[in-house]
Amino acid sequence: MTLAHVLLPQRLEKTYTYFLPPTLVHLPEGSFVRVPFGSREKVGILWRKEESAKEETSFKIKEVLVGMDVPALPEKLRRFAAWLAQYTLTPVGLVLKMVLPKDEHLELLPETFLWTCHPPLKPLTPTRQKVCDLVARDPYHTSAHALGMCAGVSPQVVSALEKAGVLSKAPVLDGDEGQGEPDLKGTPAVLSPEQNAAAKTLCHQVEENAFCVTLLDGVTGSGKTQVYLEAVAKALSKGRQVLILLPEISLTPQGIARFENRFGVSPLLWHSGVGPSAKRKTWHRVLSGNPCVVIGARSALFLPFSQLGLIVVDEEHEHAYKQEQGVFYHARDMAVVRARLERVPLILASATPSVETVVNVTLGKYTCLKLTERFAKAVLPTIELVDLRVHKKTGGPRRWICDPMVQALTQNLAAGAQSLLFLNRRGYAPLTLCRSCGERVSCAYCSSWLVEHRSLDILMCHQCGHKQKRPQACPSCEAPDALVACGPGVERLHEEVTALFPKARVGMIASDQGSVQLRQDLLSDMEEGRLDILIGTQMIAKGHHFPGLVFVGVVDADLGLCGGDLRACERTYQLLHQVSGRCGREEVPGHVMIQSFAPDHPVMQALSAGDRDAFMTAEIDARRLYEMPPFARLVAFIFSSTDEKSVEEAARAFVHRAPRTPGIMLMGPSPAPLAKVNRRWRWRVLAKADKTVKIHPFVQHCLRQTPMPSKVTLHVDVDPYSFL
DNA sequence: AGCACGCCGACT
DNA sequence: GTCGGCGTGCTC
Repeated sequence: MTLAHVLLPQRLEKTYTYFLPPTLVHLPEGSFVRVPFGSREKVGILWRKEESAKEETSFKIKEVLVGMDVPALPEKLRRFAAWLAQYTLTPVGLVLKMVLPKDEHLELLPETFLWTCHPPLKPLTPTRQKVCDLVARDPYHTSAHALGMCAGVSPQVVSALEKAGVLSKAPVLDGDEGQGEPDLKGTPAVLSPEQNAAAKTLCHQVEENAFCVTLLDGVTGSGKTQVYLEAVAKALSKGRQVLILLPEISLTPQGIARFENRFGVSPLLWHSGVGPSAKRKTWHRVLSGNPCVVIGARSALFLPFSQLGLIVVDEEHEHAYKQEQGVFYHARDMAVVRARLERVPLILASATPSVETVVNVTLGKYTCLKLTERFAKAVLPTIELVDLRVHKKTGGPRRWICDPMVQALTQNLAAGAQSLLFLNRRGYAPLTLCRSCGERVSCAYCSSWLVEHRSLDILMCHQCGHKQKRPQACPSCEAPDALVACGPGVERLHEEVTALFPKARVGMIASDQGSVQLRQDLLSDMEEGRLDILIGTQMIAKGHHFPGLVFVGVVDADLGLCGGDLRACERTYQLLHQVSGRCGREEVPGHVMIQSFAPDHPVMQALSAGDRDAFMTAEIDARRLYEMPPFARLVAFIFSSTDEKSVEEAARAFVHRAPRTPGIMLMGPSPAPLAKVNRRWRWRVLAKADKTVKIHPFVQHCLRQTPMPSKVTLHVDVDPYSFL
């Protein structure tokens, strides 16, 4: 009897065992199967087959119902899912859920396939030739069976041809062909000698087709994208698939145009904004092995590529790659794992690489390619620090831009050049305070302040999204008209700038302002010189190329430094460096002004001196000294419950029962810095392990021996990035 | 995820 | 007395 161990895309730790009926024994592992589960039927993956004489089990074994007409999940992908599950301490079934499209989409299989005939290695037999001739005349057929019928041969011939790699099929849906065959004779970019050398190395790696990780470390504006697109072209020319990960998809029409110019086709996009039918199409295409390029957010890492040839992680240092709900994983790190399992090269691109990546370069695990010149003779901007302790006073009350910055803006406007003001804070004011009793208006469901959004005339919680009207009287002391807005957000900054420069064309961008289209229009306006001043949050810090931008003002450089996060300095440096890099990308040299209350801080000093390497070295030394990642491994345990008391008890019990293990240190329990979010109280415990100690067995042991009270949920975050 | 089983409040 | 709330636990 053949047993089928089937994995279901649900929160399940293990596979379920079924009998594989004689009609289905040929199904390979990885096949999609339909199985009875409880009172209903479910789609799952034949994870493992097992031959067994007879089986005595405590449960009754049901039979696999049918196999589905979907190609089996590649073995490498299954291994990736299993690896990720054990590393992140997530039920495998949950990981599988990220791999599979929605159940209902699976059932709607593509009706028609586009068949492609590849040059055969050896001469074809007459029967096989018939099939290839037919495909050449008419490439659209529903299934292998139908194709065989049309050609007057048995379906086995078609399958044999598929297996031999002579024939391949790609799903065609809704009559829309989507991404066609890439045209590699498109216009290759004109590269500088430095870019060219880097591109050559990357292309060589693609050619070798072995696992390796390369950091593409290029200053802002050095044309990293053009360089890695050459490697992408190389992979495509070999008939392979490419995955390009971006931290968040803010791909402008210009960005897509650049891609289309190079390859003659649009990339396949994969992110939360892509509709279900496009996703289904992409998912099937990728599984069918059709050469294509997917540009996606972190979830694209779970697509079932069957011919992967290259992975690119752009803006490698971005924290948006860390997912902190559902399955807790870091897409950059998991991309390394996937590339290793797929045995393909991986490119990490950044102008401000993460400490983790730089350490891996120094250890020789990753190689590094540097791009030191800005493209087309542009030079890096000068960076000037403004000490707010000195200049604040002259600004007067409720002024967020100090005199030197006002002067710089005035001059820049007079010169007809563009300016950008960066403030990483949405809304009008981060705090509403009662002048009478000192009450700070906070969220009913979270331990956080409500942020005023004046354009929407509301107070909003940035933790849970709760919105309420701005109260007339203080909610605490009921004093009327005593509430005042404290501190600036981009909206308020916009107010000040328009008051200061009434004639200037001023635009503002924040993730909560207007529609996607509106924001894209604003970006285009800026790119094409229809704006004088653009104000924005970190949405404008990355990736954009504003040819006419000469001045960048950082309104509050200290924002990211508070909070005691292990990576606060690194993140602040990266963010400010990235914004600075927006200006001076053409002939006119750029100028950056940074307002700070702590201009002596190493981050500010490093920025103004333009000494990234010294900053990185100091940061790495500090991490080593304090035995922090990447020189140690962290695992965070987050306890949460609507009941304040039971969370604390659970967290304390957990630490109390955890075994003392050499090389592993437990910190906490302590209430989370944001003690309550969405009506749930949170406590945290942090485990730190020496690199020499395996932390997973320890964590598993802890989890097994501490039964959670049902009211309390526990999240485990391996390699945490957020400490809130 | 569903869908069962199971123990406490407002209806005919 | 019953209907039904959704809390907890199982599905090969």
